Amino acid sequence: MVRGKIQMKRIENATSRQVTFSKRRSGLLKKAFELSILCEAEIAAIVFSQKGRLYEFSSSDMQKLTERYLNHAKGGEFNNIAVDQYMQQLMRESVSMAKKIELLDVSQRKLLGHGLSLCTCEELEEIESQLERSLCRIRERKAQLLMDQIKHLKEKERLLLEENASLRKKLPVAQEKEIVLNCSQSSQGSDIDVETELFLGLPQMRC
Amino acid sequence: MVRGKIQMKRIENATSRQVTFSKRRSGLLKKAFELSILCEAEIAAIVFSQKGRLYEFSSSDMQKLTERYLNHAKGGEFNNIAVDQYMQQLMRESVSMAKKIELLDVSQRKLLGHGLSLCTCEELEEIESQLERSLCRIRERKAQLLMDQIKHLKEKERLLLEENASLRKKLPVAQEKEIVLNCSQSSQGSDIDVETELFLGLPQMRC
DNA sequence: ATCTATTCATAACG
DNA sequence: TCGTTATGAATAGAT
Repeated sequence: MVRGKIQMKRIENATSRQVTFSKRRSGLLKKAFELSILCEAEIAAIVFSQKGRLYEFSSSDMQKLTERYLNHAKGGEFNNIAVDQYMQQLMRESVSMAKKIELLDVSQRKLLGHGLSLCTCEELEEIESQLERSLCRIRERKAQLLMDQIKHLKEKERLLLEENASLRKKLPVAQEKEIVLNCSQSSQGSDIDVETELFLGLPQMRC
Repeated sequence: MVRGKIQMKRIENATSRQVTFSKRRSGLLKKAFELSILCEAEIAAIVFSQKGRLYEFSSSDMQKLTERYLNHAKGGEFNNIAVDQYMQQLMRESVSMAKKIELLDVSQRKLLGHGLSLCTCEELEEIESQLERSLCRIRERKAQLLMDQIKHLKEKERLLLEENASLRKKLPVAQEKEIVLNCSQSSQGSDIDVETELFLGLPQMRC
């Protein structure tokens, strides 16, 4: 097959399919336009690309044309029905969401300890135990976070100590004594906080 | 103008307009068909002749296609502007309610102690103190309810005692002694539980 | 996007 | 409506 003729089946190559789509689409819409002019026909052409983009031509109002088509093809006015159904759907969803919000709001208020005046004693007990369970979870999680933090800090400490040790080894012997002294001084401010000072007075006053 | 090219305007000669309509119409529908096959596009073409006859092509269900078209084009033009605005209003409300539900859901989950893994330590503290406040309120309310119940029972008791007293007065003197005995026996099971028995052993074991 | 070689569509006519 | 044919239009493939 030389340049020109192609088989009438889906073009497999995505790029050439896209190119062909673009060319033939404009050709189609142009033909539709020409036909509507030359022969005074009413024409609608609707094209959705694979990706869902819309291209259209209509010789007059598209709505009117599709309505006319549907009237011609069937008995009734499908458009209005479709819009109506869509709207009713929206309204149903609206109502159900409003209900859901109401429920969530009430239960939220109860969990926050408001609006309890209508609760029975049993309900109160139920909420109480739920809150206790929640507190447990919260505290567990908090403890977990703190433990993680501690673990992280300890790891950091270990690394720093190792680094210090290796640095100290690399130093000339002459300076070693001085450095060791500095090191032990600086460690007083760190989280290895050992009591090393003498202090007179009440413990609270010390800081 | 030799054979071929024509001006792009209404063909005045009715016969040749009819001929051209017939030819070009089939050409248009064919092109629509080819485009739908080659590029997997969804295409609808509707042609009304001057005399009102309908010719059409659609790559799939025409109703679905026109519906899709109407949904797609809903950015602008519904016949009924009021309906359109109302629908848009509904949709806005829908979106905002959905957001509200989302927020409530998240906060609810946190209050129930779920989905905590994304909370910072500060957030956890915040929730914890909120839960503690809630528990306080719940317990206050529970205490209140219990107190009310107790008050109510005491009142009932008082009324019954009064009634008993007045009934006793109305009785003939002959039966009085017996009745008084019955009365004092039955009162042993009531909530005025006075120590009247001798008991040997540890207090806890008594019941 | 722009350029051709080809195929396709169709105007005019029978 | 159908067939034929000369011609212009559309477009596949390449750049």
